[in-house]
Amino acid sequence: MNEFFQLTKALADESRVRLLLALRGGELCACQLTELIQLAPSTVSKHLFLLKHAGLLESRKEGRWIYFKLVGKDAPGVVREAMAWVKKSLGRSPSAQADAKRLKEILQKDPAELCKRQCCR
Amino acid sequence: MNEFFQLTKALADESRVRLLLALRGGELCACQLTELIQLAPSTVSKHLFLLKHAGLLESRKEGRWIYFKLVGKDAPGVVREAMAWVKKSLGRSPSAQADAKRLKEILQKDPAELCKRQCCR
DNA sequence: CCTTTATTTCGTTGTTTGGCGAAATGAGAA
DNA sequence: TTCTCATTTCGCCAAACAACGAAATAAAGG
Repeated sequence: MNEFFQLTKALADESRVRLLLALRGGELCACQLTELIQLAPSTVSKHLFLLKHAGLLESRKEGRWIYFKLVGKDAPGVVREAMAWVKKSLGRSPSAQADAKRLKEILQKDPAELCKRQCCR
Repeated sequence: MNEFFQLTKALADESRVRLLLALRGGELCACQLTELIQLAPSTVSKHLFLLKHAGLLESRKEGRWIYFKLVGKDAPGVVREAMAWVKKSLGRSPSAQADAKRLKEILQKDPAELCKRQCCR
């Protein structure tokens, strides 16, 4: 399937767009994103996979954690425009603001503690 | 569901994006669009309904025909930006060019003849 | 009125997708 | 090495969706 439709399909799910918007402030590890989205780790992993294969995210491994971030200025135009559209349309939505607030709280917690709680949910 | 996700879902299907791009040149009636897309009239009708309710299309009735067109400059920003993104990303794709060529042929036919053929497919 | 016909609505079917939990993976830590 | 644990992969289920054909709708023509 075409690059464009990987993008539109990736953007056609609320959880995935929440993940994108959460990463506006910089990279986050999978467990932080899972804590934010409040879905099973395997589900969040799948969402991140789809976003990555749509060209919207990159990931990097550091120790036991995997960090995700939005792709940079070197990304194809179609991707950057998609991201700009998302940010402009939903960046200040109530949902995005609530997530931003919640994310602040998450970032103050010890990441190790955060991830430990997830495996026993 | 949110206005934004009605848009992304509407754009997440190839047939619907083909319909959008076909309407760049101006309004077309449902049977012309059906002839272009080569799907059952009921299927095309549903696609047009979804595009309309996403805010991307308007329709107008004239006699027995219903004409569809892209919404104008008075449309919300989120819609106009979506449309601009689609046009820029796919407007010159091979698929869009093939459809444009085919559309030219369709426009040369008598619309009444065109529609008659569809009911007996 | 009755017929024709362009379009929509409805019900069904097969496919895709989002969600989960369990098992696999793989990289530190012990 | 073995253990721990963050993440992914796999298999499953339920909901959503794209497609169709048949029936309903609505407007024009006879």
